[in-house]
Amino acid sequence: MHNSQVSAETWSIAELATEYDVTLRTIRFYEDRGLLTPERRGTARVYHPRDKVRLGLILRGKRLGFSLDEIAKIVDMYDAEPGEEGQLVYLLDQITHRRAELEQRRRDIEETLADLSEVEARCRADLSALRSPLRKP
Amino acid sequence: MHNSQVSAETWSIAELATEYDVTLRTIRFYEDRGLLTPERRGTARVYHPRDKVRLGLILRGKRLGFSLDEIAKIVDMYDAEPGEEGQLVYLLDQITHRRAELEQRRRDIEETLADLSEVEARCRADLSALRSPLRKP
DNA sequence: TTCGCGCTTGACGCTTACGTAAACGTAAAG
DNA sequence: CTTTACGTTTACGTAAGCGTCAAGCGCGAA
Repeated sequence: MHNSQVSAETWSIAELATEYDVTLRTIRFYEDRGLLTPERRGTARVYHPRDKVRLGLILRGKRLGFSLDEIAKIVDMYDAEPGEEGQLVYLLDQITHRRAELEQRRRDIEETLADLSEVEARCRADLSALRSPLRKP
Repeated sequence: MHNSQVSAETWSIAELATEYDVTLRTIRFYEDRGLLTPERRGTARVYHPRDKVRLGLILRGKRLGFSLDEIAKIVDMYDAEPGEEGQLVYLLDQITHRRAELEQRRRDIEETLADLSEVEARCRADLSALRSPLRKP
């Protein structure tokens, strides 16, 4: 092994890329958009647990179909400092919004899954009709 | 009213746009990509129930974060003709794929909703701490 | 006939989310 | 010293998904 002693705490860009199956370009792009802020050791990027968690959240957001701008807002909610009352109220408002969106998506998924089951059933029926000896109508 | 007698069966582009809250441009764009194929009465587009259903499916697919190309494949599954055995097997395979994707998304949503609840709780706690008479630590 | 309304077809523009070189630094290994 | 591995920035390219004119057609009302 070539870095077994401190690697429990930090990662290189390539390590993160491998682990999450994204390209280096992608990770750097997220940094460009302010979604990640790794430490710099010289010119190289060093990622801490916080960064790793954020990358995970970003990718989950992507799978959910959110834009990077939206993801930025969501992810920033996670490690927001307590802040003042106005901030907190705003945050709660955002949470309500996101929840509504997500619940709409969940409904969409349920419906689509149901539809798929229907199509599948039709499909299997057609198949067995094809395979069993045909009788003309 | 100006077309109250046959409108139960067909719609104009504007009617569909209003009903689904999309622009005319969007609907025409979907046609361009082969996702919709309305009848033509002269030069005007006339949408039948089938088209309307497809538009609904397209928009649901979009909310789920699928690309138009993917949506095209999915939607075409719905009204695929029985077809030959190879086709049917392919279709069943696609269904398996989509189902896996959707179930991953559903898990993502569940996790995110759980996370949101956590953040919300923290938020409310901070708020009530701010509002109740402060005691210094 | 002329008006306006709704619809049509281009065609160019824009943003998002990266891909894809090009060209260079740095550090360990052979 | 040279190679190899791994990293860096800069910058142009591109596919998707429309927005936004521009210019024109058809049709019923005035």
